[in-house]
Amino acid sequence: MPPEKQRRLTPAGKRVLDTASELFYREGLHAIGVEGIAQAAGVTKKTLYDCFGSKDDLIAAYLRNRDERWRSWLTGFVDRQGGAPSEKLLSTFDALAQWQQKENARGCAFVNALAELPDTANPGRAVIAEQKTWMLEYLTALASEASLPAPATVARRLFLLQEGALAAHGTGVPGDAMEFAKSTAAALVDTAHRIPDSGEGR
Amino acid sequence: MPPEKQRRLTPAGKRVLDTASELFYREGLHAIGVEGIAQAAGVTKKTLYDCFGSKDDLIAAYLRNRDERWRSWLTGFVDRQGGAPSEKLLSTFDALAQWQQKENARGCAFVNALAELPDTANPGRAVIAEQKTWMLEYLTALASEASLPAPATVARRLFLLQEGALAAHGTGVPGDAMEFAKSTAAALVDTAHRIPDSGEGR
DNA sequence: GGATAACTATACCGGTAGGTATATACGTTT
DNA sequence: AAACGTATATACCTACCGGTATAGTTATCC
Repeated sequence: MPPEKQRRLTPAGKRVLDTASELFYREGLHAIGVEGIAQAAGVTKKTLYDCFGSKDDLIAAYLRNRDERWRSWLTGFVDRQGGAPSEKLLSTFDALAQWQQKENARGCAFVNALAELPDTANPGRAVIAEQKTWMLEYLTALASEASLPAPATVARRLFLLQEGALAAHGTGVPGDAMEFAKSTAAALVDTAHRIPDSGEGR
Repeated sequence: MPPEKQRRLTPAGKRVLDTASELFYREGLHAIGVEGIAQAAGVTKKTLYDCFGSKDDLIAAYLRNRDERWRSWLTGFVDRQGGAPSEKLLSTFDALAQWQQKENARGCAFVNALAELPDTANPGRAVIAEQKTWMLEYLTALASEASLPAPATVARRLFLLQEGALAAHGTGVPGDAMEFAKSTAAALVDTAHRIPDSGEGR
């Protein structure tokens, strides 16, 4: 399947989405206004509203777009690295570290968005839940391929560790959160063979 | 030392701080305005500004206040539980779970605040850094008391795990993040005895 | 009884928020 | 040649933002 995932966006619409993605992540959802986004994208507010309808919908589109980029980056990275299934499980930590390095290191965009979207009815909330669910499932699938005795348990452990590493990388405490998370993950995978098999997994 | 930590606040000032604490955490820093806080506290805007000077300073006061409440809750909980040092290390996870249960379960207030305070010069940023640093040091001290071969390593591992559990509890994925984090911590402490001692720790 | 501190009430400031209206221009497509 | 989609420019709406100013009230302390 070619990367033809674009949601049929006009050139101006794409510019708005790209600009919004950067500004929302860097400045925060409430801190930047639609006027500022339109201006930075070289587009009038009218065009922005024609393409996205409302700010909340633009926020949801931003989260969806970021999730897509993250998924393709992550799966591409893991496939490129190759190696044994258990090594793939660990290389997700390298993918995360490099992703944060090329981005603005402000932690998890979805956790940050959640902090600004207390209303469960907000369209962005569903995207956030989807992103986290997908990530956990992806780790579970990798853990299954590695034929560990309790794949779902290992996956959840590594998932928690990644969430923590992302948050810690944002706050800067401890300074080496990313590398450190990987070594912890390695320790967890190593001891995973001793987890009693409770018949869980997929 | 008696709990005489109050920063000499007038009754109206205390009401403002309590109200702001709840609203900032529940709604978000930018989502609620000073007018709304003053109104909810039954106070005029003048009084609020006489007591706190600016919204940014009120935010910093909120974070400081919450950090103080958290520290005394955590240390009190751990001391009350008692047990062997390694059991104390694990009971921090119970403290965290119960803390989130009695609060509004919106994840870590400091991580959430960070998401809305991109400016490193904001007075709140220093409070966030302090909170995370203190927490890591507290875990390191407990790990030292447990005479584990590499206390700083175990502490950082558990720290990452707690950060992750907090974030995951906020997003709701996985559903049982809190209990699950504790069992993972138990596994980490259990294998900690096999960590090669690199002469670190305190 | 006079000063001081803690407070209320109200009105105001410039700026910006999200969102809408109207009218115009440029290409394609048909 | 007409119609449509994409975009522009500009002006406007109501509502609220953080913050300030002025004046008056209440209670306590010395």
